[in-house]
Amino acid sequence: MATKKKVEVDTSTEEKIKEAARKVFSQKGYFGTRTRDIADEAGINLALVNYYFRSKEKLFDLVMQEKVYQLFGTIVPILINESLSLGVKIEIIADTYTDMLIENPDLPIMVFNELKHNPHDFGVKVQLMPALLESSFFRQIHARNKDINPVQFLLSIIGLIVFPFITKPIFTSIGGIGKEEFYQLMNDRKRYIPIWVNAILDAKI
Amino acid sequence: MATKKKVEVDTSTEEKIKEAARKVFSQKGYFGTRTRDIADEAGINLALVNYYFRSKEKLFDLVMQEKVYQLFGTIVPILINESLSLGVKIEIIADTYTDMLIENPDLPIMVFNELKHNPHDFGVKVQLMPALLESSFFRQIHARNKDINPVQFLLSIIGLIVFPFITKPIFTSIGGIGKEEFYQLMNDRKRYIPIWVNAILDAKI
DNA sequence: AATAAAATTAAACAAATGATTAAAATACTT
DNA sequence: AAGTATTTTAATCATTTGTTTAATTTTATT
Repeated sequence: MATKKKVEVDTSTEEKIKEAARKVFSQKGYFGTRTRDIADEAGINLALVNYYFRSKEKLFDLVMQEKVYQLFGTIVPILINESLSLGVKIEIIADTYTDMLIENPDLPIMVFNELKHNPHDFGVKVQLMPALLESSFFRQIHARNKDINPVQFLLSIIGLIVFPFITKPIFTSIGGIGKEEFYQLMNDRKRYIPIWVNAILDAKI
Repeated sequence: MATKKKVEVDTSTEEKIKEAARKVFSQKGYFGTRTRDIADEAGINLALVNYYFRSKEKLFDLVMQEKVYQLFGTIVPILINESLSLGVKIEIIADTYTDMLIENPDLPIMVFNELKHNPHDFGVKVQLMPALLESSFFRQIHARNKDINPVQFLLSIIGLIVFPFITKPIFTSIGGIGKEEFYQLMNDRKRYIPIWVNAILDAKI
């Protein structure tokens, strides 16, 4: 227990570049980002980007892999959890996912946009769909309401949580609503979403 | 009535460039698009892009203005319509908006993404928010359920419709679901959404 | 048909950009 | 301390890219 804790932030050049890349790629996208932007943001020499990561594309793939995991890896484990009830899952997802998105508001746009342009699949293919289709989540939905397509329902709950963050630019930079106000709206939403989602689940089709 | 109909497609060079720009900018975004891509797609000489539109940016702004109008201009008139009931508005929006998105699946990602990066506001500012805040739609929601924040509700209904299209790349290129299957899902959704939205409206908070 | 205006083309330019190189500085090993 | 490997730097390269230019072709006007 006397061992030095590993909690110190990694200040290595490699990590500085990665951190800068996360920020700049998220803000400007792959094509909107110049390697010089990353170097400047990291406060290091331009050549070090290629020295540590070979190419802009390799670095991007690395960051993207992280982002994809951040966006999907958070919910999937909850959905496929065998011991949580459907109601609890909905509560947890609405709560933790909203919190994560408040911390990373431009994560969804970034991932969905780059996922569309880029030919790489960032490992989403193998993990995602098969795991979900046979998940307890899908079984729970079917048990609760046989008339609802689990895919449709999943789109709905995730959409209710994520979509507002995709529209954020409209609120903040364009609409008269500031950042604080927006995050307040999102915080309120955490409480409403489980109610709405349950209303959807119980709606007679 | 004998007058030649004005329905012929505009085959002018200017229009060919605009059409190509619509396509390429939508697919690859502003920074991912090279003027040469547009020229090639239009089948015209590179210099003509600048000849007709001065600069890549001017052309993009033009296209973007259209896209923004296509994305928002379709719903706003319905929402602020004074003679339609709330129920009818919901039906119409779910139906026509889904149809429009099936025709233009990558419109939402394109607009939200570029709206975030670009400093221009494409005229969204002036028209959108003020018109909505005092719209009959907001009044109708309040009349139906005093406990629901109209902004939250608007985010929900639009999110339920639009969000799936933002996730489309996951379904098609990554998930095992093909285009036909996806559009079938979206078509089904048109019927469900009014039901779900009404369930949300009637949910006790 | 002659002339002016508009449209189109091929070539080129300047700036930007991803990447590399070779030298210098720093850290590590023995 | 000497020698080796690693890291960092400044400069440079080769392409790419948005834009311009000047010449040519096409269209419109008189």
